[in-house]
Amino acid sequence: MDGQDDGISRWRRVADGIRASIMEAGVTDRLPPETDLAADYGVNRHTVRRAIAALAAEGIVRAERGRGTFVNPLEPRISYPIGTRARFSENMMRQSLEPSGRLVGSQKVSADMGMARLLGLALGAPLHRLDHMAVVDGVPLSRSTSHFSAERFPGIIAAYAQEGSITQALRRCGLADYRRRETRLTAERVSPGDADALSCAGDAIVLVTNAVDVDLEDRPVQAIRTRFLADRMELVFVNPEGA
Amino acid sequence: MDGQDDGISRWRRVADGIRASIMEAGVTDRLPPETDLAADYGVNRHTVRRAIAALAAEGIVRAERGRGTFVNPLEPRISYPIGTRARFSENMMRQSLEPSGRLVGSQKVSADMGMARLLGLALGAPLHRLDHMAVVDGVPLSRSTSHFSAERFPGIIAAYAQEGSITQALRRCGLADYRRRETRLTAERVSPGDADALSCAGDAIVLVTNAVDVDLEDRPVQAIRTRFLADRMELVFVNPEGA
DNA sequence: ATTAGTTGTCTACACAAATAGACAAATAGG
DNA sequence: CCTATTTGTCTATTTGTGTAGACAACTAAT
Repeated sequence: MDGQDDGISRWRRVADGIRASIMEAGVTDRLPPETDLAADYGVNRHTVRRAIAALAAEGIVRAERGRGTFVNPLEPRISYPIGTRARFSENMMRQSLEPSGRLVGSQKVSADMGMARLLGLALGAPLHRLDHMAVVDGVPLSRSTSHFSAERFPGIIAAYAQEGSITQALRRCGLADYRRRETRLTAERVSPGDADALSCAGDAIVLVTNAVDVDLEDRPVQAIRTRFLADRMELVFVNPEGA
Repeated sequence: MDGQDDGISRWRRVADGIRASIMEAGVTDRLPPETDLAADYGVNRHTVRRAIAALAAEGIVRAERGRGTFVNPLEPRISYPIGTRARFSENMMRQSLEPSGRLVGSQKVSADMGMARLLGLALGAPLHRLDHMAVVDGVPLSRSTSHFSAERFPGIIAAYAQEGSITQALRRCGLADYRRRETRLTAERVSPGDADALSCAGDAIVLVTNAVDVDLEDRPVQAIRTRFLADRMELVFVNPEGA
């Protein structure tokens, strides 16, 4: 197709480029005319048109015949604080957003080496695997997979299904409070299954957090892997004032 | 091309899928035969072959005629702690890695609204913009763009060019110590310019951190936006034991 | 040596992507 | 009203992607 053949069509690259200039460089009101964009990106005008059509379908721009192509006012990313207290519901409500958790699936599994180490259990220990999903104001934000000791939290699945919140479900299982010990962060392309559940594009990007929550005696409670849609989220880590 | 037309070719999606099964599901030694993969992904064998060729070019797998296709031993992601002390060089050396910073470019600019707010300066205040790049053991890891007050740190560009470290450059400008106040995190596709500088694929994913460093009197020192290559990095946030 | 299973290479064809050019339709400014 | 600019639509052509089938080359086990 071009010099570099990375399997991404030209119009998609142009669309990504224009999107980037809108997001980063902050192109606010109007895009350059199609002929100019075509010259900039070194492609045919029709290719630019297709790119713009894709962006219009995303709701990012709007083309008006005879006038030009304009950038729609974009909604800011939702902020999600990571730190000691990682409580989805509370954090969302603080931003006057309506959170809701949804059970997607559950399974009884046994601990492999990684899980056993993370949760401080024996190899092969029985676990509850809980797949859930976070929706804010009707918009899917993230998919998570939690692992709990089945011996310590036998009723966790049912409790979550009713409460729609990990914090509340753990409280019903007798755990008053917990804190986050560690969060590891990276980013990937969304998996096909997650793309389906989150109703996003198949090539969307997710922020992946692998974390461990512990009780007040520092015993592991859950290992949780969450995939946040990067274009709808922003993770924030704030250091305390006088540290 | 397929049901959903997102401008990503089929072999690229298959390649991404196989890469994901290697990374996540942990397919260690051998891939299923091409005919099986073709059936799994619902594509022709030739399409799978092209996907495998791309993965082979990335160095992830290696095909051997008559035997099969095998997964190459993969190097683990480099861990980068985010927290109060965000010092690239020190953090890398703690993992016995050889860090080095490189000046990519610099510019005198004036503060727009966002920068003025972040740095606590007046609108239009003179700034030094410093574009740099972090390389560890010869592998490019990240690109950063820093903004400093030109009045407070007039010699920062030259100092960085010589030292190759922000911490050292600030010390030469009379700042003994600083800390990170806030880190905001998201993820995007790499920009064409960064892809070129980091010598990575054009469709790679970067972890983006927007952060503000402050001196010991909590006055802003630099606003820094860093793009980490997600497949070479992992950001880690650890909470202190007794918090 | 034979056989089954696997990757490598070739040809051919259908279809999508990208280019090229021309012109219509709407807008804005003099 | 006229003109320049800009988006929308049409046709045609070339190049790339994916599918299909066949066969060669190599490996490992029987």
